[in-house]
Amino acid sequence: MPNDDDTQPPLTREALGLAALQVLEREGLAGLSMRKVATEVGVKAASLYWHVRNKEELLDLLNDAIMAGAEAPPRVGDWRSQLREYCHRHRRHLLDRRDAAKVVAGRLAPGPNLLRLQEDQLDRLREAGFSDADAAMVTYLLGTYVQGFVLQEQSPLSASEAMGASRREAVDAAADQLRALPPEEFPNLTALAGDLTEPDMETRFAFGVERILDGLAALLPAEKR
Amino acid sequence: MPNDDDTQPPLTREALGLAALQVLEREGLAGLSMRKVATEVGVKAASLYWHVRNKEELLDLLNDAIMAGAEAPPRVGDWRSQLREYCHRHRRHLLDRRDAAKVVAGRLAPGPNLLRLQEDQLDRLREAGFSDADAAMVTYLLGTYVQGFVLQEQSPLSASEAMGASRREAVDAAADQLRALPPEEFPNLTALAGDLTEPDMETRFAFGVERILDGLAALLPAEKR
DNA sequence: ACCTGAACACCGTTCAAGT
DNA sequence: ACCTGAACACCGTTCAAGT
Repeated sequence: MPNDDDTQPPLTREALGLAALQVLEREGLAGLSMRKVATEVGVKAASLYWHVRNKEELLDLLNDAIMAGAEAPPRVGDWRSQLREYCHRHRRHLLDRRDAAKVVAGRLAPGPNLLRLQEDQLDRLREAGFSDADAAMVTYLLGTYVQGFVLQEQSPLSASEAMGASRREAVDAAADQLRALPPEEFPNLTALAGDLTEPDMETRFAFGVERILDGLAALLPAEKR
Repeated sequence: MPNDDDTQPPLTREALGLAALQVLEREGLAGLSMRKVATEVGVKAASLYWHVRNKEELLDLLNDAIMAGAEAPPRVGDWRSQLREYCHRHRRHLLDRRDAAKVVAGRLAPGPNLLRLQEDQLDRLREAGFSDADAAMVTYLLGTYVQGFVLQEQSPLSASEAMGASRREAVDAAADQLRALPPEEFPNLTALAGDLTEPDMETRFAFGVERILDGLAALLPAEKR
């Protein structure tokens, strides 16, 4: 569909990112082609190469478009609860956008929208008493964890889930597969099949966040924990 | 090159995974096509569909082939040092195989080679005193962290690094970009530009591992930490 | 049981040519 | 300054046909 307005807004790089985001939402990352993004902005594929060196660069624009609208949590409570909220919001934000983690996780270069958040997070970390060096490492650690986690979360659990099966069915199937392993060779996997498959993603995510926060607390002098 | 031996070994699914791994090593994930894997095993592309439903399923085989040869650390020292070694080895293993994290990180279904490692890790976690539920969550957390981290590590830091620039140059460029931000709007990013860009990946990885291990220790009764 | 040729509907990218 | 048509060298996948 050549974009349904009559007047074309000027074709900025930012508009390209937005168009890519719409195609992503509609077709997923596998369906995101230069040709489709071009059609989305009412232009032919070859024209995109005037604005962008190649598809990689378009994905950089998409990367930033994905992070648009991400909001930092309110500045209330101790550093621990603020950081916790940060992680949960970041997860939610990615989770709400189809294939977002697949796009974002392979891209170190942060766009303006992510920079805004990092600036704010660094500020809170320093205020909480983390050293400059630690604060820098912490933002990297949290970003890596959230992106890595959602990347898993947004991938189909298995081939069976990729084709219509519900998450519940896929999880049960996974548990059965573990229980079917030879118990002499895999005593722990068979015994813990339930523990390994039951917890939902929300619980798993929170578990990781709390462990990391506990670990971070140990970096602070006792009275600031 | 139709594989250079005269006698074709029978074309098992495992052989397919191995062939895919060789193509991956040579051409990277972007260059891994059904046609090339087919040639690698001395067959035409269409023939692969006899052994495999689609490319997705071939990537599952590749996923397992990548994890082949991964070794658990020796069973010496306390749980902390054993788990630390686990993480560092897992990172090394992925890092040594081109684009390995990109393949592995989107695939929850573990192949036999990963199952072997998880079985062993669960055993050590339970022995260390973690509850069954915690042990299960911990293997998931550590796996997610390592995969997420290496995924970043194996991606080019920026477009400039993708084209020939060395890591050192790319890092310096990133630092300069941060320092060039308006300091009123980004006081922390500009001030911490050095701290954010200087640490090498080894250091960053270890930082995360140590924080997580500290966090895990808090799950254990005091005398087992 | 396993492989092939040929075809289909796509890709990303380049480039001369248009306005 | 920006866009296009046409082409190139690829893709994944299907399917009738071969052995």
